Amino acid sequence: MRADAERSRRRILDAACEVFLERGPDAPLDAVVRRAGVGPGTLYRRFPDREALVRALVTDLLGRLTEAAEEARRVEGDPYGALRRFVHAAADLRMGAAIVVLLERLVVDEELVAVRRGAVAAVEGLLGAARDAGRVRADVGMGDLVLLCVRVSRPLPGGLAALDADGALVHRHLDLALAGLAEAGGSLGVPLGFDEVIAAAGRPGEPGVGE
Amino acid sequence: MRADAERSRRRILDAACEVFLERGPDAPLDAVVRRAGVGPGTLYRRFPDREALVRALVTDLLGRLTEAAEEARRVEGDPYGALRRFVHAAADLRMGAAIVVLLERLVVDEELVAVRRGAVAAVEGLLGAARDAGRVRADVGMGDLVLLCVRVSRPLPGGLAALDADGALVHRHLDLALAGLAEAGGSLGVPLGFDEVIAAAGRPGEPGVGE
DNA sequence: GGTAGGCGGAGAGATTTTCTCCGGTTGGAT
DNA sequence: ATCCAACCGGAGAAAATCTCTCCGCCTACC
Repeated sequence: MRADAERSRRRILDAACEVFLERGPDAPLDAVVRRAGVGPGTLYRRFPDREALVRALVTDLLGRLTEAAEEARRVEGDPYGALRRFVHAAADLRMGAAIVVLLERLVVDEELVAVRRGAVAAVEGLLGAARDAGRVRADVGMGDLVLLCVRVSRPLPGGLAALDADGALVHRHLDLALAGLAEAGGSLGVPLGFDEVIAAAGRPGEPGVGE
Repeated sequence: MRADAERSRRRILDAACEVFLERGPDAPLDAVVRRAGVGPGTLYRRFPDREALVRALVTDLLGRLTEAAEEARRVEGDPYGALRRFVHAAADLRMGAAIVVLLERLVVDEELVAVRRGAVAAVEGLLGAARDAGRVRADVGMGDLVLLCVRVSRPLPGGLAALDADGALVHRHLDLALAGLAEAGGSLGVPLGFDEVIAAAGRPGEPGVGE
């Protein structure tokens, strides 16, 4: 693949990530084109339709996410520190986008399930270790962690996004949320699992390929 | 005003709130019409254009928000309890919508500034009291509180919204975030003020009427 | 310096959105 | 009970937006 083609591909994926995050999975591809600063021909040549673009984006993000989780575990000795490092990295990677777009607009095939399973396992490892070390309350599940990340790291709506041009605010509020994970101020009851999140995000009537 | 007219008005405002929250302030008014279950004529007769609808919605929400803050203070003796009760009530009222739509699509006139000032003062009272009682960490400002509420109480994107059909999840995660407000896990530095939020949300080049 | 592959943009056609007008219906005063 | 002013929903025209193709120029690599 030629260098300029690779560069375009990267710019399109990054732009698509932002746009889908801000305007939902039905956002006009025109908006992606504009944000990426490429011509429409360039997008449609590489990604024949919306599905192809979404699939490429999701695969890319899940891969980087898994990598981030593994690196966090490797770099930080302390389980809670590892979780914290990962959550911040996930925000930088726009983890939210993966989830937003992941299941609603996509037929989940075997390849995607495998990639997703890898990511979930890596993150579950981090969360489990932090919980075992007593640094995360027991009534918080993977579902809570993921949804909290989605909620806190989504771009703020409209003009408020300008407040967080450099991402500092997201990290600030992630730390606030993480502090909430540590300290119980009353019980939450049963932790929210990840399976329920998957089930809710899936297209109606679709089994999700072997789950 | 006739009873059926009032009923329609209420349904339109409620629908608009949901739709703007889910799809941003540029969401098609058609979508509002459909969700409200009224005809297009009904919407356009009462609200000549988008601006009129947004203005009515914001005014309505800010009023109810102020009321909720005052009631929380009245009902709960404990300052932290009052703050907590208010935050949950604000989520039910879709406080996020007020902020989302508030300043970007709206010329802020004197009336709106007055209503907004009332709301801000009421909430500031709650937050200040909780902080004075030592129940909220000192490095959390009004801006943090508001943005955290916006973030956590926004509807989840796409199909994930189904997870929270009854609103229980929002309340769960609000409690998680509130726990983070209480317990410092490392300093955040300077609290985020509300003025900065207002400034960011305002339309570019618009003074904001006397602020 | 040649060339295969990539690039951006103009624009046709389809879809969506806005907003008006009108015939039928309903709430509420008498 | 009756009347009528006010309100309602929907069909549809006009405008805006979105999708996607084709083509002439450019540029990365050999």
